[in-house]
Amino acid sequence: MLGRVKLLLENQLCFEVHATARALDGVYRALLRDLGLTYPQYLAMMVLWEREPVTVKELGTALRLDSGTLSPLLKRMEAAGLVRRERSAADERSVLVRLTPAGAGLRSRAEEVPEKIYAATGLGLEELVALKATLRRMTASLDEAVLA
Amino acid sequence: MLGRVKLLLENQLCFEVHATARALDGVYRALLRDLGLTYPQYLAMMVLWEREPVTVKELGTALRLDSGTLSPLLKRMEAAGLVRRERSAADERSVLVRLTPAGAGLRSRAEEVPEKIYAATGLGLEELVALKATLRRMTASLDEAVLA
DNA sequence: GACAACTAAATTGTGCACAATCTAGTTACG
DNA sequence: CGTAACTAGATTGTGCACAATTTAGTTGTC
Repeated sequence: MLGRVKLLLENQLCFEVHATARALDGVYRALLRDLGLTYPQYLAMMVLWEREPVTVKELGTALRLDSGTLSPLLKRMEAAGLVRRERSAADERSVLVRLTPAGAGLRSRAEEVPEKIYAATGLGLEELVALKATLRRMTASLDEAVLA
Repeated sequence: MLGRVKLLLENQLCFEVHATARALDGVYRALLRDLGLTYPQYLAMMVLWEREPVTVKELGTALRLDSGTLSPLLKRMEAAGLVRRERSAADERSVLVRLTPAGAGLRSRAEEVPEKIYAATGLGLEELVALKATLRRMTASLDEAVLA
């Protein structure tokens, strides 16, 4: 029956999403090793290379991560000399994250990463656009479902 | 230029894949709480409900996880009374994982999960099929890339 | 039969990810 | 004002995920 077909497909999809996420992680891991960055750290750096300073809250919104993940992550990045953190003078609850010169300098070395990732996916531009759109729609739907 | 367009799209895709994976995780987390299972544990149970016993190695192949992840995961599941583990008599290097009656009994309660997930994705059947195919192709390409 | 090469799990150490809780600072309302 | 409600981060505890190493068992070759 149709029901059973649906369920099998759903299961395979979920395996597939996780397999893809881990495969992507593996490629990033290999590419970022030389830079001394993990994939989540690289994502954080991409936000910082774009605009700076950002609060932990803003970073969390951009990356969909909470302080329980970001606090230790940023501490490791601070220990590595990539960023520094300071309380906002305007609102002492907030912590502003800034790049150090070393962190800013890493940008040029990281510039080749996206193209390599793009090549590794083996997808064409239109496929990438379509995939992104589908995932975005699905994510929005999943977010809605988890609230209800 | 085209190059820059590619890079932006690649970046957005990577954020998107991670956002999707976490959103999916969130829905599973909510659905599986009553069953006392995490999402990875649920995936392991799905394999076991299908065929049993399986070795840790076979489970790792099916789930794309290594013993460093599976050993503690299976210990927690054993502590929860869902599975038991025993050395294979035929090959003493292997550990066979079997369901306990409690673990087997959980299946009926878990049967409604896939349909709820399917509904939560908000995707139609054809979309799901297409998405799965794209992800599978991309994952294979990524796996290939990480070796080179 | 002995020894090298291989395989399966487990272990150790590092780094996410999130729930729950805590502290400190801010805002709103009476 | 002054206190209640809210917000930002940090902390604690649990559970993946993987690299690297270790231990135990198996297989292949001479």
